[in-house]
Amino acid sequence: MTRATATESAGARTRRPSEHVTRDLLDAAAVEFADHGFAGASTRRIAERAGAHQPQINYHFTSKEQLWRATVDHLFSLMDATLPGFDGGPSPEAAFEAVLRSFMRFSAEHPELDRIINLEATAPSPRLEWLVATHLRPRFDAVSDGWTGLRAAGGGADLTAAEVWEVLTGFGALHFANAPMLSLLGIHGENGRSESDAHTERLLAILMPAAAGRA
Amino acid sequence: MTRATATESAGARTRRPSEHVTRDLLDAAAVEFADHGFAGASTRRIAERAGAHQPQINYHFTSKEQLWRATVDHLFSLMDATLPGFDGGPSPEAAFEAVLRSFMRFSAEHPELDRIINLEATAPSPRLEWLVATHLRPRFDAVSDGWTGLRAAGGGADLTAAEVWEVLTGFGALHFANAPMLSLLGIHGENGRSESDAHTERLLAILMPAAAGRA
DNA sequence: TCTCCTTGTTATCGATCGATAACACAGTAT
DNA sequence: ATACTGTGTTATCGATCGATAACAAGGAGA
Repeated sequence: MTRATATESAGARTRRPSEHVTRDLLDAAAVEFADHGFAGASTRRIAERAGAHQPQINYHFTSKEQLWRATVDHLFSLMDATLPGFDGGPSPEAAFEAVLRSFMRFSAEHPELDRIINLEATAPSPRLEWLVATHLRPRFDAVSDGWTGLRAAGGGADLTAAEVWEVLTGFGALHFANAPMLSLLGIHGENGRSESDAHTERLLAILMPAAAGRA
Repeated sequence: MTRATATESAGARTRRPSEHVTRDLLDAAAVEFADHGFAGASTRRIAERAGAHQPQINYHFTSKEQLWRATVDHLFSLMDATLPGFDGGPSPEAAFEAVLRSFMRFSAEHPELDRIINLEATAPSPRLEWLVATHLRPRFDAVSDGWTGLRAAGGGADLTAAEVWEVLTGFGALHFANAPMLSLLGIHGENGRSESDAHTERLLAILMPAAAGRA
């Protein structure tokens, strides 16, 4: 078999640390789950992409389902590492704006997370319940609190917190998650920083007209 | 096996017309493809839901792939049967507004179409290319023409046609497509007409502030 | 009634799936 | 050097997949 990074013909005398294997499997799983959904993704393809063998998935993650949850956990932890809180900054408006910009940057760099979420969002399932209860619910509540605080301070467009959430995910993040389709339509061009920033400005123009184009 | 509508214990002496079978298969396929995606959908479950046998799918549609395309064609034809054109009505603004309201009503009644589209949108595939070239491209062009005409007449929000498309699909239709997830978040309540109309008003408030709450 | 075409029904094929057993090997401690 | 533990590797299991062959049955026209 072909291992991703190990020395090829020499026979790979040394062994990768376990955490490297699990990390490579998580990265590979993110792409495969994002591309084909849970049912459509194949553990053999995931292992191949990670330069590992298929049974190693069960060894390190016990099951395909657990691998999926670990993948979602991993992607959310990556996001949390870059997202500021809603309570920082000189004003509630500046704090909310900072979160928005940071969220959009992450969504552009890691479209796999929003893809995985949207692929699960259309049908009830234990996975969807876990996803909402574990990750989406607390983040939705945080956005709601941040938005109501912002609105109380006189900032933000005339939208409810739920509508802000839907604009954020449906207009903001979906722009990157659905890039393959939007690209075929000629909407989404190259994946550079300018493309990402331009869409972020349009999102801000809808949610926070006063803040658009300020950064 | 259990047939959907035929008389049960009597043994179904009569045979369903062929077009009824294909129609039932299309309706069943729409739900299954929308719930599990192309790869995750099973022809056996589709047949069972339609009260038919699995080989009948290949008989009437030759392959799973052709069934998928026929399902998309069918859903789009249902939509076209209710959508007015962009050139009717007393003004370009009234025409665009009528299209928006009609589109939202269809998306609420047939969330399967937007679900199928979104499930294909995240990864390149021959199906996605066919979907864009056959159905999305002409509709996107029509929306673009309608919007630029509306903007030229001084109506509509300060958004490009591409952004209008993304708001329409990502904020408007996705509200119904992702209803299972939004319901778990407490955003999407019952599926009644009032829920649909309320969201339509919020969409109009974003795209056409002057027209919001007018109908 | 007999014929013929369409469609329903059953059985089954090869491929692929996730999971596990059995074994080989690497690395460390003794 | 030996033993032990953790991990890679191979082989394979039962289940399910889409597709097809073979046959039965319905239904219209003669």
